[in-house]
Amino acid sequence: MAEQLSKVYEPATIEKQSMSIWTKGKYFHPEADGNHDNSYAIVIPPPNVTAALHLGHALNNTLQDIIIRYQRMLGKNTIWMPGTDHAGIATQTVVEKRILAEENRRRIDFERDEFVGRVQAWKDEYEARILGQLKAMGCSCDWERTRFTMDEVCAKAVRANFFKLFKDGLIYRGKRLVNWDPATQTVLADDEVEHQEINGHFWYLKYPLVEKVGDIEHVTVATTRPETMLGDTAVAMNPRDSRAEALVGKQVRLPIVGRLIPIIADEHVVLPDPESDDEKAKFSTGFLKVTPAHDPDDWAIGQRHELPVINVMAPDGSISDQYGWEDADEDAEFLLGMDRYEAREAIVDWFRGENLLAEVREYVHEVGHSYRSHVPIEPYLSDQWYIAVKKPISSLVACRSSLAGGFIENTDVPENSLAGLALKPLLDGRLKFIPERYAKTYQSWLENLRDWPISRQLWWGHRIPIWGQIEEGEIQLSKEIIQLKESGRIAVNLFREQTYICINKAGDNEAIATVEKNGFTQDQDVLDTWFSSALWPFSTMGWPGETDELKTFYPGNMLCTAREIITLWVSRMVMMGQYCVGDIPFSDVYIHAMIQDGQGRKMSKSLGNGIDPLIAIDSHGADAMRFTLSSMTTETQDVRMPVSEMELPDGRKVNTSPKFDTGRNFCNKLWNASRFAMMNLEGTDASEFDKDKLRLEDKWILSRLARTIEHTNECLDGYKFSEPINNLYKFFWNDLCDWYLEWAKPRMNDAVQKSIAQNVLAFVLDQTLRLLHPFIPFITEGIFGKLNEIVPNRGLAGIVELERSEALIIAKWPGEINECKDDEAQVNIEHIQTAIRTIRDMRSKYNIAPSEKMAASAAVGQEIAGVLNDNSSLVCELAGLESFEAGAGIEKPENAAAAIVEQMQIYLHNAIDPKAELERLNKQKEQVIKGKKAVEAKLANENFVNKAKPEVVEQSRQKLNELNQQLEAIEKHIAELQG
RNA sequence: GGGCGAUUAGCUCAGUUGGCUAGAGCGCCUGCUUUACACGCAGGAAGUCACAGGUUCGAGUCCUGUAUCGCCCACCA
Repeated sequence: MAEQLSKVYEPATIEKQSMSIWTKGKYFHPEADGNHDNSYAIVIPPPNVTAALHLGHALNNTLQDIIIRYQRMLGKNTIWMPGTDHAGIATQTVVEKRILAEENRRRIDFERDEFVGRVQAWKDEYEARILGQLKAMGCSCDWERTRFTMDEVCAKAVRANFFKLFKDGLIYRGKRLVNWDPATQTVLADDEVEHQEINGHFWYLKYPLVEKVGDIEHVTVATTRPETMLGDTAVAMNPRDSRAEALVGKQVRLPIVGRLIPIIADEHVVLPDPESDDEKAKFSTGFLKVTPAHDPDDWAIGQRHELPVINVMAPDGSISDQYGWEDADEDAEFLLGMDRYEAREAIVDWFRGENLLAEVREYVHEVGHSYRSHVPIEPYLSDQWYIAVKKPISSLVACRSSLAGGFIENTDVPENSLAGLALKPLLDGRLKFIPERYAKTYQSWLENLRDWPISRQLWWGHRIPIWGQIEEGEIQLSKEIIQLKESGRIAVNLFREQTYICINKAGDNEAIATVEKNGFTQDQDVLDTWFSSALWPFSTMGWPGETDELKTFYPGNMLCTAREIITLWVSRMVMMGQYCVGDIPFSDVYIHAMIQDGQGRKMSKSLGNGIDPLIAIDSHGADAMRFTLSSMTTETQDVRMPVSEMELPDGRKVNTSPKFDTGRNFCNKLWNASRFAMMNLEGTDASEFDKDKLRLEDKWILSRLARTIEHTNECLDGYKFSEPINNLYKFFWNDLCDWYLEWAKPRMNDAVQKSIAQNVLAFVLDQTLRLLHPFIPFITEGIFGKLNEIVPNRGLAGIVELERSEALIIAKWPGEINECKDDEAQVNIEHIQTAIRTIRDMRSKYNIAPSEKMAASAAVGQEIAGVLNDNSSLVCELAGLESFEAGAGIEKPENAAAAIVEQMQIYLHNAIDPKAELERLNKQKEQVIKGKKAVEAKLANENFVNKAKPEVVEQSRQKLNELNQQLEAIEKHIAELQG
């Protein structure tokens, strides 16, 4: 006899066992066989190596694993490519923070290589933790192909792509205002700027006109940052302003500095209106000081009017004439070296002293602060590398007939630009978002796309492979440089009269040496993290090499991610996939919900409301976590998960969620029911199966299984997750356990019945395990292994043959079994269940002990009566009866309790409790009357009868008929009780 | 400012193309050592479907508006 399942379900044990089966079988690792038609590929959204995974990652990866396991069981050659992202600024920042806290050293206290080494060490630590977490969750990734966005394979792709872009003229050098943190002297990404409300001021500064215009001697500008006035290069006013005609084109003399600056007309300026609800209009004077070097809006105005750009600050935020301010004379000297806030006061004092301060007003406004140093950020001008996203790519026009070189309809996006390459597949339906609404995010972002700044002033990342000339002025390229260029090892471009060289291949030390010898030096910056992420679907597969992986698995099938990176990541992968490989990297983009805590707040470290997946695995088990996560995954954009503290057996107090209880309870039920089933399956002989001997309950459970298989397939094909798992839950628990298994118990002691019940049970259990496997892989694999030992041969001869499989993970996915669909059996079982429930209810109401065997009968139409009589044992077994009889002419016996349900009147013999009975019947009467009134009202409405679909009207008539009969029966019983 | 989502039982959520006396899990109440499971079994109570209009024979479901909560993007002299 085979050993049975252990008595107690222990997730940790089963997780270990199943994992070892999968590892030994190498089931996660597909061969790159060159056959793309039978492949199914997903690339993981590579988690940042900044920190361990949180519950959102657990959800994200559970969903991917469900799909990949489903596809694997369908027989596809599946790959799930794992890996991590170096996450430039985020990782560098956490490491800097840690080093500062632990060693009191700052980044600039290190040599670049040493510092990068420290970040690398952090990366190694967290990468290991992240991969460990993914494995613990059961993710069936191809670990042998694990990649990292900065490893050699990915770096090669980065360099190849960069060189291609550079050669195609899509990379250029441009000026840009960045978020500068003067305290740490680094650039911050937009999302690293925290907005804080500040009680500030509006200062109204009077700038004198060079020549009076009528009575007007001054124009007054309003500013919250007076210190930037040193860099003003214009005063702007709205052309619709009544004073514009007289003033535009005149000059003002900038106080302190003495610079003559023009008054220009620009629509951007808000017209003054003290009565307006618009804050800006209230405070506006109609005159706007324009400081292109220190304000993003002013920068834009400056661009439109070709204004000079004068930077008056040093990188530390102090006033300085060393960074682009050339006309600082002795009048301004007192400000040099002052901190920006000191300078602000000094300038305001100066204006006050000169009688040029018109007014000061209180003003509450939002100011961007560095999330790291918490000082206000400074918009700061710097040189950056950009990718031109709307520039037509000439090399593409020639080779793609579909790209005519025109614009995409209703946009200014050329079809053969990078933006166009990403937008086109969505518009022609090759790229699909699920849920569909997210396509809009993608589309509108691309339609309004601006050039992509790709350089970052960091040390952690892919160093930009561009060498720029050291000396100012035009230079002559040497012979050896020209040779390198002609051989394709370097590309050379000119930006603003400066020469820049891009070196094609990493490790081409000879080229580097030559270039550097000729007076070029490598750019200090690194690439935006998203540059390498954009290549992820093919860099991981060895592009630009023509690898078997690319041949087999590219283009891939689906991408599963969170909505906040649709723009930053998804669109750029499509863009670069098209540009580099010539095809979109995936056809389906599934966007899942964001997990919030019980109060609808984002889970975050600072709030302490996050849940570590490993903790959830400790507290409830990996399968339980996956069950709950998938059962929550509907198409809404947020889901809530109440968080509560719990003490683990080892004494740790941790955050977990009571919602995981559902998953754990289900796994426990699955374990115990399977254990019980298998205790009765010893000696099952498939050859004894005879489909003609199936009883009603067999036909019913097989029909329910057939429907469940069909439903599960439909759902998974449509990326629905909560629906199939919740339906499987109901099927297993409510149909199989609550009914079929209970009915099977006595059959297991019956020589004739045993074999048929065993075969059906073994088959249904087998199929259910397969259907559940993608969702809860560990426990199902474990039970399946045991089932293989106890019932090696399963299948229903003449209905379904089952191939044996050494492991569930590669077992064949259940195909549809249409011949098992049996509506009649389902309806008949429902009648039987109704009868049983009704009797149970009466027993409960009258406090009849479960052990007490009763007699019951039912008055019901001939057809149903036949079904009930043919299967009276089913009723007796689960309703605690010794006898049951149904028939059209059955009368209520003396002393019987009566219940009316649907078209049945059920009598529980010798159970009368007149008081309780009356109470119950009166209550039911109320309900029936209420229902009857509603239906009568409906049918009394001529419009309903005439306009509604005939079958709906007919349904209502039948309903009314049934209610009338019920009411009649109830009243009769009440009368008898009272009589 | 632009876009999107949510609002249904005490809590967390389902509710397909309009056809309901509106469902599930948890929690709550009443029983139960019934040949696996108390992480269980049987039964039960519990809802003005956010609000106001509209379309329709019929609205939780469709349309318009309002409110509240939340997310994304852009911006703030």
